[in-house]
Amino acid sequence: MTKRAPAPTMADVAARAGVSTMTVSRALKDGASIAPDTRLRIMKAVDDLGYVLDLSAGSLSSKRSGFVAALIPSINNSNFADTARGLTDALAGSGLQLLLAYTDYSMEKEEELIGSMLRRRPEAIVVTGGSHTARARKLLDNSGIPVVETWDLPKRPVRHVVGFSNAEASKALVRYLHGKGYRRIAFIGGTTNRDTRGADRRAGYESAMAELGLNESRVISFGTPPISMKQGGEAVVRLVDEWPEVEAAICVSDLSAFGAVMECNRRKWKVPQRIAIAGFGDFEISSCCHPAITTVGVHCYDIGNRAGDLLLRAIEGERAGAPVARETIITKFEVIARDSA
Amino acid sequence: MTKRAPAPTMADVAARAGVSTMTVSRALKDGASIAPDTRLRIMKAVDDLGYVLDLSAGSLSSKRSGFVAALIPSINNSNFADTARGLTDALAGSGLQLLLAYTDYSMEKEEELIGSMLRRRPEAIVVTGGSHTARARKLLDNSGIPVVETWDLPKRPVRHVVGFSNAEASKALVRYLHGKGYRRIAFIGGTTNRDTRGADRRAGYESAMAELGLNESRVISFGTPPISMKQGGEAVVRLVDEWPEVEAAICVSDLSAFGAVMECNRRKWKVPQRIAIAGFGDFEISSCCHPAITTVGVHCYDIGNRAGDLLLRAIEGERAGAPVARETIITKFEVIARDSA
DNA sequence: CTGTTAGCGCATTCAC
DNA sequence: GTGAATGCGCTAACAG
Repeated sequence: MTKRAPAPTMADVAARAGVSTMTVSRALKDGASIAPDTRLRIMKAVDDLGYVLDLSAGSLSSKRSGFVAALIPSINNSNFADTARGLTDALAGSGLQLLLAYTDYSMEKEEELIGSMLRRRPEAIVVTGGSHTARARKLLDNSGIPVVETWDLPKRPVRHVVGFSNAEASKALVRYLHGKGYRRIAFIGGTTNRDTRGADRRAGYESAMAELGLNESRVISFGTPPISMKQGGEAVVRLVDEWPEVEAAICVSDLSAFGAVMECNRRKWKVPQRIAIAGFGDFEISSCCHPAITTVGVHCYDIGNRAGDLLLRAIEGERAGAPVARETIITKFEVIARDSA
Repeated sequence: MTKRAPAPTMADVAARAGVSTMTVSRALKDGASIAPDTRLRIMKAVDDLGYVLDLSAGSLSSKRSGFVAALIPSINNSNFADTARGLTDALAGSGLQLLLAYTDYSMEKEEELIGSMLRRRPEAIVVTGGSHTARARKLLDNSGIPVVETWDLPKRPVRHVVGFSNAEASKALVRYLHGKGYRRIAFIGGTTNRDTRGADRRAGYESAMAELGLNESRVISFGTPPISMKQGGEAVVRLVDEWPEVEAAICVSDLSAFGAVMECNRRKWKVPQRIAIAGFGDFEISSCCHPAITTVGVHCYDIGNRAGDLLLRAIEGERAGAPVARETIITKFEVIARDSA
């Protein structure tokens, strides 16, 4: 079994091209001034040797890792996937790599991931939500890099924020349903507060109900968040079973709303006549579903994209010795009226 | 504006604990033998200083980056998200970080990403599919690290493979529909071969049709792959318009199948009576939808998970100087009979 | 169980 | 436009 030759280094390229490593280093980035023929010789050597630049060595020396860390609750949720896409797009061309991980909606896992991410010396970090363990919070506070919290409006932000109030968005939806004449409005969500944004939406529902004088709130808690399509379907059945008088249901997300609508279709419960259903998030599924689902549009891609822009500016600021001020970007949401309510 | 103090290094911790950096280094990994009280002193120093290990420096020295690179076509497709999840889970506990990026179904972008990933010196790389640009192929061949191609059965694999034949899976579906009595079967997919797995599925459809003596194949090409739910809906309308005699339609993915089913519902075309619809991928949406969608189940999570296991073994093998042999793991698929066909 | 020495592969900084 | 010296922060390999 032949031992593989060690990968060529910059020194190998330099030797082959008859220049110093410094010249190779310069030739390999864009802005440098190199004699055209020198560069050509170097590029040929690079090609001959199959040389690939080693960024980890470079970043040790330059003290710039070229990483941005991002934590999202789940990679399987298209809302967060959109945010990740927005972030990636914002970072494209900046030379920054996204280091993505998912917390599985667990604050403990988030803490652990923040720790392991920080060991890679990211130049900025994006987290979802404003709830963190004490240690996670401390890690973020002490990280010395720009921190952006997203998808929420934390009362006491770590630093920068790009998000919206989930409670307000939920309230807007209750008011919308109220305006359409619905009074006996229920809320379908998960059994725990693990999904803090889900919990906020529920809280928003309850406070809106109270404000409207609709005092008997009906909450079905079903399954560990995030609740699935299937669980949404099961929940709506339980809802109608428990409170047959119910007129409308707000689901914690479009996924569960979809499950609920489909289960109603299956049981020939007319939506919205028998029961109106609304979701949250404006997933593609909601516009495409029949009946199309009334929901709250939140600008997932924008959240990621604007977080990316903000963090680019922040990194730039740090580097220039002029840190940007604490910033909170509030993204819009809107009730999207469709057929299910 | 105060200049932030530079982050503490291992030397700072060592000084504070009255030991050498080597001892600190040992205390910070698990398997090392350290006097319990020394370790305690070190941990206290770490805590006092808020020290965070710098892995990039470590990996330069140890020549182990702790990265595994993975490229998927899209982060917004739950099939690939599942694969990424399977990979992450397989890697959990190994100390390896997933470096995830998406190619947007473009071979050019894949090439570019392979290049930039390789600069981070990953210890293995996972790509989706077996079609790569010549340069990408060369980069993979010369990378010197384990390569796993997934979601496909390349004719000439780079090295390891975890996947299945999309064409065969598609053929199985055609045969299933044929067995149910359908003869005028159409295929709905994207307009280009950008999505190579989609193209394979179409090819499988055509060859199965020919084998069954159903010579007039009906193919609706609609939209740039990956085609959306909405486009699936539009395509089915065009299909019925063009070939009113059509009895069944196979959609390139469950997403488009779902769109098609919903559009049929909207138009009161009974599924499967007026037209049967089948998808591909077994997304959650298909089981939950009404009518539930007949599809081909492919084991997305498993693909990622087994690719992860394989690559862990391969990395281990390389390290031990005993590279594992070229391996091809064929994952299962199965037609899942539901109501839409 | 702990310390010493010697780099890892590059980019910074200063020369010229 | 190019080169030499130096060190980033850590760990491998040895020694004790």
